[in-house]
Amino acid sequence: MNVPLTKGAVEALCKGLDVDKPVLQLLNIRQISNASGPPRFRLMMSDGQHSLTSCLLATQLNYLSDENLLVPNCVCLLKKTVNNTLADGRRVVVVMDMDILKSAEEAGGKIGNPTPYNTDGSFTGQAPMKASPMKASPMKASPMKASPMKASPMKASPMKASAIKASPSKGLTVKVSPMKASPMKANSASPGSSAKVIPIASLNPYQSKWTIRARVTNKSSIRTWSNSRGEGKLFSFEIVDESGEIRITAFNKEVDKFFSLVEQGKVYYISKATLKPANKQYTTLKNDYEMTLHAHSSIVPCDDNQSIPTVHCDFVPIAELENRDKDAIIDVIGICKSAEDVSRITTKNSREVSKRALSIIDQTGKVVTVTLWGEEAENFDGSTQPVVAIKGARLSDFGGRSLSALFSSTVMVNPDIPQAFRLRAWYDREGFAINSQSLTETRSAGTGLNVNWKTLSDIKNEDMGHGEKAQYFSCVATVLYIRKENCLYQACPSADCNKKVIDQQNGLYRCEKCNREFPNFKYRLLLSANLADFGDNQWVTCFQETAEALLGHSAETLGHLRDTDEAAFDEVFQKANFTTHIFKNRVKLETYNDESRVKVTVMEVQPVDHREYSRRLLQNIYKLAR
DNA sequence: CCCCCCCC
Repeated sequence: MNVPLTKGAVEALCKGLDVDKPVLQLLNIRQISNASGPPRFRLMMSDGQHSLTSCLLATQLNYLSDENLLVPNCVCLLKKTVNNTLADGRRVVVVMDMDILKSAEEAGGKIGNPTPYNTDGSFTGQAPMKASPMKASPMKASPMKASPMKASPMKASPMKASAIKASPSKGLTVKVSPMKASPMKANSASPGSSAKVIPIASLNPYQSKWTIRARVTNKSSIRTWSNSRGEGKLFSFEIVDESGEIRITAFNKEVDKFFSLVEQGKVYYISKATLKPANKQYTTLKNDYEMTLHAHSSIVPCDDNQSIPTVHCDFVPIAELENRDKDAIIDVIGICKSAEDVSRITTKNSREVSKRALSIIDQTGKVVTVTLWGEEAENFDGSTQPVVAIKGARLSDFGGRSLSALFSSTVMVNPDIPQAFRLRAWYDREGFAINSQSLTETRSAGTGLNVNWKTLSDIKNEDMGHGEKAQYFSCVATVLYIRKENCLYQACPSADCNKKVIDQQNGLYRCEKCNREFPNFKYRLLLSANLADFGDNQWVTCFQETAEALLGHSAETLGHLRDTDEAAFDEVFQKANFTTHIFKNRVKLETYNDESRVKVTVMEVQPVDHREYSRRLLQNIYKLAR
């Protein structure tokens, strides 16, 4: 395929005219020396007639170079460019998005014999881009403080934005207000400034006259610090426009000036802030830079804001969290099935903090625990089972998989987005009744979340307990029969020994395990009970505590009754028949004398919560209906 | 100029 270059495109770009997706050939690419921040690449592009040297690659496209795709002679489709004017008036074309139409090999060499196009002397002296390192940049003459152009070339660092671009998330991508392909109105002036409104994605430290228009998506509270370098206060906020996002921090006087002005969710014109490389260690925003406000910075509310997206989320289905790496920062949305009460914990650094764990479920039928912290934990109300969306939660491997909100996370309750409405409809129609499974294992029996509900017939149908490890499940079942024969035994009276003792018939009881004789023993229970639900019945074993719970008496009392009042003893068993409980059980295949059978041991007996029981019934009806 | 992101 022969792709013609777009003749005249270089001239048009140099004049700041709009050129619709020109096809240009890359003649040369080189890294600009800069002291810090992500590497910047300068491109020499050709339309076959002229070459364009004042051309920069937006950092989110650096991966093209990192992956050796952007090499001299390749033919490129410039899908989006932004014309920036530097502080001293020179023009730079920033390539925001591009496709490589032909590799260098396919192009087979330089097309035509292009000559440099000179208008205002942009980048003069740099036109012949040779391989020798460029120590002094002409931009050094620029008065901008924020462009540290020192002669220490940086290695390309892995960049989040490009990684995401290179391998698109399989998540449900939500673009709340669709990001239109239309470029921003290049010349719409902000109040009190003649600077152009430019997209956040095109911001870089090499230009100072700009205005952005963006929505505040996450605003912190005011924090103070005190360290060896001094003390002060600060707050930060994150803003988004249709091109990208960036964090802005205000210190001290700027806190006083801007804290109350800046409101979550509102749109502002922002100009005259300082751009500096973002420390990737501390941020997950998809921007290589961040902003600091200073005395002359301007933040002006903007009312005409329809085109500015409110959130920018790539929701990962909960079931897919299993496949994501620990510590991944992800966006998630789900129905809050249940929420713990808020509690106070003390951290390793002996700080007190509030926390609250939520269980959220989505259409994948999987549940995951999300922990909220601080005020967010204190103020959360899960009683109405709201939709909870979190942008930037961190995936942890605690209990298998769980999530934690960070300072940088945005927690949205019942957000006004289509995803939330779909989830709500799904949950109210069917999701509430499904036999969901949690990715987070919790130790506590808890409140009926995360419970592996089964019916008794599931034990056989699913071959439960046949694996290496025991399985645990809960069921609602009714006691049909309890064997009273051999349900009590005389056990070693030592605190932690429950070994059956041998009656020496001399008033002493011998424990083989402790290798001691005692003048007394304690009674312990070991019950066999037959439980039934609507589908099956099952013999189970109850040890001490669960047996006491089932029979409603202590082992000691029962031992005494058996020895003194057999009728009363029998009555205890009669009364336990046909009582209904929630049983939490352990199931494991055990082998005796080459004969295998599934052994079910009751770990906990709990009263039936009728609401929970109704929910269980609905689940089973739902399951049968499928 | 901050950068704490926690607990089981």
